[in-house]
Parts: sequence; structure tokens; C-alpha cells
Amino acid sequence: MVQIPNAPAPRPVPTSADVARLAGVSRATVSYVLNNTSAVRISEPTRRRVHEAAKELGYVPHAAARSLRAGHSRMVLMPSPTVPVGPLYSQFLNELQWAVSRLDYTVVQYGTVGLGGDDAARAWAELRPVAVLVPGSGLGPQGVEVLKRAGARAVVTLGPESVEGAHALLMDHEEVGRAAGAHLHARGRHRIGVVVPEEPGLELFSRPRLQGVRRALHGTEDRVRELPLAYDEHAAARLAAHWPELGLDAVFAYNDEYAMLLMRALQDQGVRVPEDTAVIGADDLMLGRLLRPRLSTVHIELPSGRDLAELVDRAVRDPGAAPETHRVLGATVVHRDSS
Amino acid sequence: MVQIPNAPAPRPVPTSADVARLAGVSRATVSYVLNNTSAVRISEPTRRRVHEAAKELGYVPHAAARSLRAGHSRMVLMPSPTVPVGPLYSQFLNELQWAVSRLDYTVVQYGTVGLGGDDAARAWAELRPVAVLVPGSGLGPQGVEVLKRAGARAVVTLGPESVEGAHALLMDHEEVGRAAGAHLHARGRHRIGVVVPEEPGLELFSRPRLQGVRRALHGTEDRVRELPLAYDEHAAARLAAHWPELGLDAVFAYNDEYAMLLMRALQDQGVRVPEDTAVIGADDLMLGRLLRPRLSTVHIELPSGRDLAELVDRAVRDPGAAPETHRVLGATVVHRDSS
DNA sequence: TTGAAAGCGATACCAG
DNA sequence: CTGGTATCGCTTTCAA
Repeated sequence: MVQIPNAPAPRPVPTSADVARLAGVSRATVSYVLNNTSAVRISEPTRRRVHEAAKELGYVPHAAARSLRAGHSRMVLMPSPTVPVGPLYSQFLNELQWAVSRLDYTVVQYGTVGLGGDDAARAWAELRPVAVLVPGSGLGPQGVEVLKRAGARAVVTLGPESVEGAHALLMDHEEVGRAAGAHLHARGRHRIGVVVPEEPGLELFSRPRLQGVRRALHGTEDRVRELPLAYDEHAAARLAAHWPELGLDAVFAYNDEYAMLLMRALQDQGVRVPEDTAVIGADDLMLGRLLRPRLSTVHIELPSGRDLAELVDRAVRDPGAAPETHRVLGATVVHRDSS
Repeated sequence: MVQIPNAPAPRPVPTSADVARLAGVSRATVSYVLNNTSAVRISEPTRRRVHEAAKELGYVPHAAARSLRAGHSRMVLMPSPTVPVGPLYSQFLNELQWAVSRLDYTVVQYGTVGLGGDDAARAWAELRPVAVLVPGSGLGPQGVEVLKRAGARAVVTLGPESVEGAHALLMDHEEVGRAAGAHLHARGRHRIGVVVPEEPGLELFSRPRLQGVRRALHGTEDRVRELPLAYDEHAAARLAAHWPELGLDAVFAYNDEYAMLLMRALQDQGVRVPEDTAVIGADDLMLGRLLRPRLSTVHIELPSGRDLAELVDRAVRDPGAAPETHRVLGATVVHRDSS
């Protein structure tokens, strides 16, 4: 073996043994000092020597070794959502993350590309998280089982339906569609278009929203028309060009951003909003207030991150408890000028 | 010790030893089979027995134990950005994450609440990542040193300035302001307002953008006026109410969203855009195209996630190489109707 | 082709 | 008050 001159021996990562050697004590003592173990008393000079040695070497404990030894960790795993997610939801996820951290858990977002369903669950299980928060659908009962067998004390899904064995935060987007549909009906509109984004991944939200509109109008004479639409000016213009033939007097535009897109295209076509066609969005973004006419929208109420964090903590402390299911999505119409 | 009836003995997590026992082989054999080790040949019947045993027990390997033994991992750590980040940047981060995963790294986003600077670096170092991608500022030279001592073979910062010892992807937002300023000047505007958001965390971007405008106009007679503004209708209305006194003939509105907010407030006040005041935003969001007048904007070009992923991979393979510094933020004006 | 055993880094028990 | 040592789960030489 020859030393390659250009590759300066990459100093090995210092371990607690190195600290012990430098401080002239045993590894056990190092551990006691650095963890402030209260069960044993270490003399002040020794403590100082250990701390100095640690600092001098730039010692940082090895999380994997620690949790291996301890047999558990406080890692909460959150697979990063695979679908492009709006500002509302990502703010919610941030808040959640923050709240969980406050409870002294280590929140880790794990990007799982490609592998679906149970393979993903296995990949997550390898990290032996104490809890797993899964946004969206895609986790099945056997996925939950895999995670629990791997020691996860709590599995919580955030999505449209609950999964056997897991806690569920039901975010039922049908409510959103239902609120929009009921509102338009009450405003005297009876031929209602529903925008369904063509962007992949959004079906998770758009199908239930559409379904909600249908349900709201069930038993009435109202007609519902599905309107596929890409998030793109030209697509919107094409849709608007056919507008008269569609004979619609209202449209639920999936969310505020699609509503803005469509409303602009309609107005450019000479369709008057709301006189000819009422428009309502969802998410209650700032931009809706800035449009003219001001955009009616469905305000979505998500649970507080703190409540959710407490659910996680409860579940971790008492893994035996029956899975809780909470409906956590509130939808209320904010009526402005476009409907 | 009494068994609590309600707490059914939580079956211990199965280990490779359990698999070995069930399959009637040694742990070594289990390892060979499950890792498809090519150096040794295991008989087909044995392989089957091992696989079946693993499946029956729901065995999932323990990542910590594995990487402890291996002495290294392929974890790329990405501290999640602490500031609220726009759609542009978060899409970039997603793409990056995806590209890095394609190179067979495990991307992990780690949420570090509260602890700043070097404490954060120490927390990251505990995970012994092979590489660390740090967005924003906040990592100092000694933080980099901590990470390297902990075995990180590559530290890459994505931010306004490079850090000693780390690779840097310089995202210089001065360029954005400079492009906007030069554009407005060329359009014959000479009294230029620059919106500076009051939302905390955004200074990281807003200060350089302001500075860029100043620089673009350096040596001219043009005047630059800083305009603090909260992302809020009332704040915008208040600002617009004073508009005539400000005597500005143009405004760089920080980004498209603030531009939309301000433009609406100006129009409500009877200020004509662009005749009285030119408005330009940044980020080239869809919404700018939907406004009337269509919003001029600064299109920001971020590097492709794939290039960046390759930089990471190169750095990991050759940790001795000198840190690379790349200026990766391109800014070009998209001239529409508002300026 | 398979098994025994060492060792990765940190911790906690039990002696001294 | 401090040191030796077994242990966590897994991989990998070395022997059989």
C-alpha cells in the first residue's frame, strides 16, 4: 500500500475512546460526563479534562451507535410528500414539524423516490423511527404492520381515509367540494362546472372535491360538468373559448390559483363574472382578495400543529391504545364578489 | 413484575438472528442471502428458507446497525430551510432532492428548531452524513469544520456567500435587483421605490435585491427609496395612500406576489400602471401573466438539480479536491406591460 | 457452502 | 468516584 501524496490521510472521526485517551480516563467516564449522568458523581477536575479533550478533538457523539445501544430513538419520520403541495398545506406541515420538535422529538423528512407502497414502508422502517407521519394516501395496512413490527410506536396518516391499525387525521376534501356546491346552488346556480387539474398528483385532492360537489347537488336538478384543465394560459383560453357551448352558470375552480387562471381567461373572452358565470375557488389565498371581482373561496381549516403533535406524543407514550380517527378538515365558504 | 393485561407484550423487533434461527442457519448466511453477496454462493434451498423466514417475521434490517458496522452511510443531509420559502425555491429543492436520490443517496431533511449556528452543525454531525447541503446562510467556517471532522465528505452551501472549506452555490440575489434596476432605468424611470418585505426571514433575499438596485443605479442621478411593506392588504393600501407624496415613477416590488399586492393597491388609488408608476416583480410566476397590465418580472434561473447532484457526488468521491464555488443564479428581465 | 467470532461506537451495570 | 466489560444489530473476514 502506497500513500497517495495528494490524498492527505483523512483523519479518522474521533470517538469517545479518543476523548478518553486524551483526557486520561475511561470511556465510561467520558460518557458520564458528556451526558451529565446524575446517578454518578464525577469530580470537577475530571469533568473539565473530559470537556476540554472533547472540544479539542471536535468530538461529536455518533447518533447511530447511541440509538443502537439505547434500543430506541426519538426520531419522528415524515416522508416528504411526493405531490406538489400548495402553500396552505406546506405551511401546515411546517407548523407540525415545529410542534413535534418542541416535544423533544427529532423530526426527519425522508425523501422516498420511486419505490411505492410497501417498499417505501420498508425503507422507512429501516430507520427505526419511534413514530411515522404519513401524508397523502399510499400506505396500506401491511405497510402499517411493517412499521409497527419495526418498532414504530405510532403511525399516523394524514389523508383521505383511515388505514387499519394506524391513527388517522382525516382530511376529507369532499367537504371542500360540498361547501362550494352548496354555496353555488344557494346562489341560484344550477349548471355547475368543476375544474379538475390535469397536473399529476393532484387527483388526490381534486377527485374528492369533485365528488363533494356532486354530493352537495344530489337530489337536485343541478347538473355537474367536469372540466379538465392544465395550469397553463393556453389551456385556459381554449376552455374559455368553448364556454358558451358549455352553458354553465357557475364553476368551482378547484382552488384559488386555478380560479385566477380561469377567471382571467373568461374575462378575456367577454364572459362576465359573476353575472354570466359565478366563480369560486378554494384555499382562501391572499391573491383571491386582490382579484376583481374579489374571488369567493372555500376557506380550509387545518388542525393546529400543536394538537397533532400531542396526538403523536400520546400515541408514543401509550402504543397500546386504540387508533384515534379525527376529521380535521373544516371547510367554510368565504363569499366575496365572484359568486 | 406483573404483566399488565391491557398492554400486550409488544413483540420485540425481529433481528437477523431471529431470521437465522427460524431458517435454521447462521446469521452470516442470512446476511449473505439478504444482501445478495456475490462473493459467496449460497444454495438455492437455503436462500429460499432465509427469504421465507424473513418475510414471515416481517424482518427489516436496522439501518443504524448497518451503517455503524460499515463505517459510513450514503445519507445526504439537508437541513430544512427555516424561512418561509417561495414556490420557485421549494421546487428547486425538490428537484435537487430527487436528483440526489437518483444517484443512490438517501436524502434526509432534518428540521432543526431553535438551535443556531454551530449547535445546529453539531446536531447534524451526530447523524454522520456523507454530505450536507445547507440552504441559506447561518453556517460558519467552524460549523463546516465540525461536519468534516464528523466524516462529512462534502459540505455544500446554497446561499449568498461562500464559506471557508465548503463548496458553494452562490445564489446572489443582488443580480435580481440589478436586473430590475437596470431595466427601470433603461425605461426612463429615475425615482425608484424598492419594496422590502417586513416578514421575518425574508431579509436574506430582500437586502441583496435592494442592494442590487442601488448598484445598478450607482453613478446615475436616479434615486432609490426603500419601501417596507407587510404582506397584507391594509399595509399596501396605506402605502398606496401616500404614493403621490413619494413622487416615485417606478417600483421594484421584491417579487411577483408583493407586486400583485402593491399593484392592486395602487390601481385602487387611481395610480395608473405603468403610466404613472412602472411596476416590476420577480420570480416569473404564472400570476404575473394573469394580471392586467401584465406584470413585468425578473425571471430567475436556478441550476438544474442534476448538475448539483453531480457536484455532490464528485465531492463525495474526491473529498480532497478544492472547494468549488459556482455562481448559479441567473436573472433576466421579462418585459411585459407593467413597466 | 456454512459457521464462529471480531468489531463498529456508545452506554450502563457491577466491581473496585 | 472511576474502570472494565457486556451489549445493541449487522457485516465480514477466517476456518471448517
